[in-house]
Amino acid sequence: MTVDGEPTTAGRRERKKSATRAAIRDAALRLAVRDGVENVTLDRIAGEADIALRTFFNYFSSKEEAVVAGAAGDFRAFVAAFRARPRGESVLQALREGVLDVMDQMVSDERDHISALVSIRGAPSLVPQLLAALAAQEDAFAEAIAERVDADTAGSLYPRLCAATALATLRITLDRWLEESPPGGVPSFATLRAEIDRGIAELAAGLDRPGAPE
Amino acid sequence: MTVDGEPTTAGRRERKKSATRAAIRDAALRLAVRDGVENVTLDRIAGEADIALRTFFNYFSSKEEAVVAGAAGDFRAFVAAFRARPRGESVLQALREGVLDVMDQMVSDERDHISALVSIRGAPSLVPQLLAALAAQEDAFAEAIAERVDADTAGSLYPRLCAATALATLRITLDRWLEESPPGGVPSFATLRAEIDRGIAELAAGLDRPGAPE
DNA sequence: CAATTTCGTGCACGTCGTGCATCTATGCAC
DNA sequence: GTGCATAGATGCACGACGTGCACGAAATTG
Repeated sequence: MTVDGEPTTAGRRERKKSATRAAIRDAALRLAVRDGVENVTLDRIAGEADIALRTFFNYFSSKEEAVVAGAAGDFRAFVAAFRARPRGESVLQALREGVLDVMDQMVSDERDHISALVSIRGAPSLVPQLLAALAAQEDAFAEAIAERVDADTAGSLYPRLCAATALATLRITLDRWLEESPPGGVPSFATLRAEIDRGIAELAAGLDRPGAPE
Repeated sequence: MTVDGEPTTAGRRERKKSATRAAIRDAALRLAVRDGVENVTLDRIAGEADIALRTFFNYFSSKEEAVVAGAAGDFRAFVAAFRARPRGESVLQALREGVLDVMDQMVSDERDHISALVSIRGAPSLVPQLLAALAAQEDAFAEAIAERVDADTAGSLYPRLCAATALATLRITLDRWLEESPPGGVPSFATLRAEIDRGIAELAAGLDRPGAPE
């Protein structure tokens, strides 16, 4: 399976659909990076992807959804990677290793939509869509967590709570890393891994802290 | 201060603005509950609030933002309540008590926008806006957390991580509670408090769990 | 009361998003 | 290969959305 978690083999019809979807997604992201999300019209995206404007809505329901589609695929890929980890690993171990697996997939991927997203993250109209894309994976992630723990825990608050907090942790960690990235090339993935390890360690150790003495 | 965290005294101009904003917010929520978010036009909201359509955009930039404004105010109120807790309380203690404080404010508030939100939460166009409204408070919350812990911790990943995970926990807990609420009246707040306590306890104890043995 | 600022409003314009009808390419059965 | 059934692509029309601009009314200031 690809980094997007989508199968590559299928009938001609399915392959054409995938190609069209990818063309739209890439065109939207490219134009958004070049001109700013707010300054891109669906007309131009459709032109760039060589489809009719009307056809755009057969694939995405808004400009923002198309721009963010790449990241949404990464989120799905992460859940798949988590699922693929050995059953013996603890939840946070599998989380850590799953993230690293996806990162490895991405660095070996020619198409670099991460550095593209860097330059437009924080655009007001994208923030809600990115958050929604992340939240859309919470249920699937929670189910994957439930499969990994014992029956009692699986039925409790824990799976959803852990899914939500883990995704929030990844979001915060990524955000900090991107913030501290100089505008030039993306800095070392090593620092990102270190940050993720720290975040996960905090989750594992518990999040309470004493108040100030005075 | 009110539950929205806004001052009540000011010049006539400010008071009129607040009143208009509240009128729009309430009209939007009322119509959204009655007819469904997707079936309400800005025209009708403006009519219900007795303002010109053009004026709507002086206060909100979209229908969804207006509908969600009440909840966004609650989020702000929570951060304020957290800040107001005694400095000696630990982070998660203050979190717990702050939430309860806000709940107390809300039950003593005549205007019940919680049960209104119950009936329209999950509307596809609202989800991103609700998440964004919550995320918008993360920075303020993180700063409040940083003020409560020692200097070393304040400068670390911890404040933002804790803010994000705590808000995610509240979101999940509220969501579960609303899901299990029968369509009739909102069920006891006691069960909500218990759920919140459980969620916070998990955060405090650490979120790792062993994998399945086989 | 006069000057100034802020806010409400109408108008025009471009963009967004959808329902509907039609046309074309694909897949399938034979 | 031929013809049929279906899914996808496209054009069209329409209503809703969101913003810039200019003007007038109300509030504030002094």
